[in-house]
Amino acid sequence: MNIKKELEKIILEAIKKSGYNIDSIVVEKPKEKSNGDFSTSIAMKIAKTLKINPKEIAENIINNIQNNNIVEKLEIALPGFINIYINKKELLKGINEVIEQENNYGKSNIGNNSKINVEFVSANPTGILHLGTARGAAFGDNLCRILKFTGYIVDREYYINDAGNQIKNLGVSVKIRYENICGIEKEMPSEGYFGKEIIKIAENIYNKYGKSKIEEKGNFFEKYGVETLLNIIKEDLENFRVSFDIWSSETEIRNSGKIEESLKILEEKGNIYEKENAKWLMTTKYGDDKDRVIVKTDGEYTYLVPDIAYHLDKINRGYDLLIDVLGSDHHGYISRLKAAIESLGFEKEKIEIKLLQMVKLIRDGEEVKMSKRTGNAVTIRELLEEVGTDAARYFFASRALETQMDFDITLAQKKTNENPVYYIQYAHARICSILNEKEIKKIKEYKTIDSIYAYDLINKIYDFKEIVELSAIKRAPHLITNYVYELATLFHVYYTNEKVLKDEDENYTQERMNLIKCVKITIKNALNLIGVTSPEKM
RNA sequence: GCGCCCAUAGCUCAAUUGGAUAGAGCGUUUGACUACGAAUCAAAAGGUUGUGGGUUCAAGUCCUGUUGGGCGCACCA
Repeated sequence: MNIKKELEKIILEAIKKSGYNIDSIVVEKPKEKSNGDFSTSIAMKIAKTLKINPKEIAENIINNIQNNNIVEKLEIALPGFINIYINKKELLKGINEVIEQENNYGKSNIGNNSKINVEFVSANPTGILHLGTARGAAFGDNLCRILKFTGYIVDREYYINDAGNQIKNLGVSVKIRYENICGIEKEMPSEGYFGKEIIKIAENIYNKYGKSKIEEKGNFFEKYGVETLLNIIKEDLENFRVSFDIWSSETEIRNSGKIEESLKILEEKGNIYEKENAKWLMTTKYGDDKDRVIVKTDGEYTYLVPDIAYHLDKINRGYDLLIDVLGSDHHGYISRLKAAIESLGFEKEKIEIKLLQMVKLIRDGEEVKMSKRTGNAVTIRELLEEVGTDAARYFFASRALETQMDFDITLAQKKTNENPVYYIQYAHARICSILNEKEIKKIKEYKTIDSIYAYDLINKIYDFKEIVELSAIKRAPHLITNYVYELATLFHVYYTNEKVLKDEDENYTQERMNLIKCVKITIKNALNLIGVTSPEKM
């Protein structure tokens, strides 16, 4: 059931009948109930182009609205809003539909099966995942869940930077820690990795091989480190309910000949030149502020090169769109990457980059500067141990991407019960326990439900699909959290005002059981989109 | 110096992308359990949307100046 769409149709018809040339209109829900159940500002918009009094236009439109079951009353509010009051009984007709669709309720097909690749997290395997990556992981995963639900074919991809200098540094770091354990005194270089996990890896090596690896070349330590860290990362992501379909490796890209392939294309397009014994890519041609070195004077590729090859590879795999989720500290990289895509001969719209702002960690009321050096970054592991996956997922999901959010770890530890996620889950559990009381039966026609609390609730349930679509289009999972919170509120209000179970009145009880089942379904589907569980008991 | 992002209640965040009287939670104050789960509900207090100007029927939202904060400006990745 989609009352809003119906209304839009009815009004659009009236507009055409009135002789105005408009092909789409938007009906919205006013904040104030005194402004109707729905309203539209279309008269003002028409007035702008025609230079007529909007009130007059609104009157014309109203007069041309045909009789129907939905609209009960129409009002004009200055300067030209059309406020619509609907026949609430109509709302009851959609209840069964929600129940029938169950897990599919809210699904749509705006994606039309187009293929999207979402790359996220892609943290270097040189340490374990921390708070900032947790936000990116939550966002990427939520986005994928939402896109799938709205009819896109989605692949989730993690790009492992397992080559280049940072991996060399990892090898050096592990080796030095290992040597330290073996009693050799050596200082960690400033570009080394100082995390506790590096020490643990060194300990593992020592426990396994004793001192026998002292003569071993750096390569052994690199491989051992990458492998161990990658396993930890995968485990952490799994505990965070984040999964990937494709794990790509920079080493593989480098060994596959794809780099040469992409360089050839760039060369053919005339986008490469030599200067000062290095090779440069003309990214300025496509909006970058300066050209970029791709082959250094020592003959090595810069980071950009395997990344170009990697993105070309993704495009060649047949996606309609690539989405990269990056930390805002990489924003300087965007114009470069987009320019690179364009210089390969693709539209820059082929790739979409979502930036997430930094997470500021607050501990005991003070900001903690997170760095690999100091080692006081909070890891995903600690986060999950302290606040749990549901609370953490909800917390990250509820903030818009572009806000620099504060994460108060002290508060999170102390007050997990204050997290709004429990408020929502409580609504779900409450419903479950009511539904467990009695067997639920199908209702043909709803006759007894007639309260403002019930109507508000149903109305909200019907908004779900549109909210999901909007959050997909805007890449904004936080719309889901806002929505489901409001839905939970309306349920709690309904619950306190109207009893569901009345032993002496079977019809009354059954109708309401069906109603709250819709709420349960909607809450569950919504929470699922942000990776949060819907427990039956709490 | 140049560029990107942000600024909304004491705190943490929303605001149907330009709509009507800017909303929630936390915290503060006050009520409601002999009711299907009180992890709940009802109510009060709290705002010149950092600040000046502009665009229009209408601006937290768009343009512009300015202040404060975050981040980035490599032949690192």
